Amino acid sequence: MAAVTAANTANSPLPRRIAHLDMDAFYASVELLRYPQLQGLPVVIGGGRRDCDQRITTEGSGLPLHEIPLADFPRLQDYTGRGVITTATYAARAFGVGSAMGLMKAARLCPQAILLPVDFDEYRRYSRRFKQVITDIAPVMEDRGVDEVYIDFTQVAGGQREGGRVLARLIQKSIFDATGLTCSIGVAPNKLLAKMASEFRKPNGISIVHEADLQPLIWPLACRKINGIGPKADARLAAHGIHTIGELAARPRDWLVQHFGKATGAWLHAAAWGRDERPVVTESEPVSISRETTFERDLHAVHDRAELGRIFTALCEQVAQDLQRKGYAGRTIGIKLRYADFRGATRDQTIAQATQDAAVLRRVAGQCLKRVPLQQRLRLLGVRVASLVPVVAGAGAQQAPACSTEPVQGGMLELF
DNA sequence: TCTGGGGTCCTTTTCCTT
DNA sequence: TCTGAAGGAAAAGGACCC
Repeated sequence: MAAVTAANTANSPLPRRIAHLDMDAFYASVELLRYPQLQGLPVVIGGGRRDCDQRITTEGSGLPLHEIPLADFPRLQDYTGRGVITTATYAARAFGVGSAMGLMKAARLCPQAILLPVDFDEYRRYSRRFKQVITDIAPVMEDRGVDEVYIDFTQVAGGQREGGRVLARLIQKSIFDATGLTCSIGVAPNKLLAKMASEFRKPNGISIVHEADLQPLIWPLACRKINGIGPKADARLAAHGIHTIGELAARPRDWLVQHFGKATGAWLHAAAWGRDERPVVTESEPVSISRETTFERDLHAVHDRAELGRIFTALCEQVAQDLQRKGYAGRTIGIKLRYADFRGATRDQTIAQATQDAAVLRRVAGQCLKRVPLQQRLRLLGVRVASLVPVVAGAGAQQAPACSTEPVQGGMLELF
């Protein structure tokens, strides 16, 4: 998201106190509120496709959700098809089942686990509720996804008391009273340290970090704990014998720049020394809007042309609807695909006038598709629109005139 | 029987213009 | 007219995050 406004407290006479709040096992906790009878049982949430798309329903039985008998819940062992686990309860994790694991593998490890479909609408409802609670207390809040936020405590009444602990406690209690959900909060001089601090005590914990805590609390941690260092960067650092943040801090800035590039090297050095001036950004505009789907089985551009065409058209229509609903049009239209062997490719093309029209997206995305090798079977196809501009409601998006008469359906044959 | 979907941001490459 | 350098925009890929 591109920042449009920022609450900058750099010139404040008060010391900066930034909180990072992370909801505890968010999806699983929301599901357990709905189905308290699953408390303590191995439950995985995931799939999101076909077999497990059917939400447990009370239709027919007339029972309230919390009285649905355990025998009526689908089990992992009954699942067939593709999909991964989005999250798992602690009881399920005890079997070695975890996020991002394939459902088939998970079924072998814990066949009796209950499988629930992902219900993003419900999680978003809870997300709005807990964020409303926060902004009622501390208005400078940055949205970092469905279950995470940064909050600038600096100017909030009580935000400086006990380094932020008093306000953190108030927010934690208010969220629990309003939603029944717990969260963990870290408060520190900046976002980088606050994010790490929120991991210290989970679940339902509060951690306060000051600048003086850098050496004893932060430096012993693995580099991977820095938000932005993933598996690749971690491996590169390890190759140089750098495993902890302290070891990273010990390397001269110039050495890091020399080995990791100007921007990354400087950032690594600053991060290791706990320096981060990024403001808490309260509003932002999307950079891109996309839709993608993994097929039930791998599809071939020639043999499965009709099916692929239907999916492709549907993706363009979904993106167009998303654009219209959110009030954006875009100039850069692209496709993404993943081959059966999991290699990927992207192509995009920028057009003269921003559009939110499905037929235009379909035509330009189709041209992108022509530029990519299609001998191998595909497992995923996606459509993306970037270079977004806001569209005033009612004004209508600018559309390429040449395409407005082109039917959305039926153009597939020429694509392959 | 591995490996989702929706994003952001950064780096490198390529292409076009001056 | 040709060539090369420089710079910017677009394209492609990849890392990372939730």
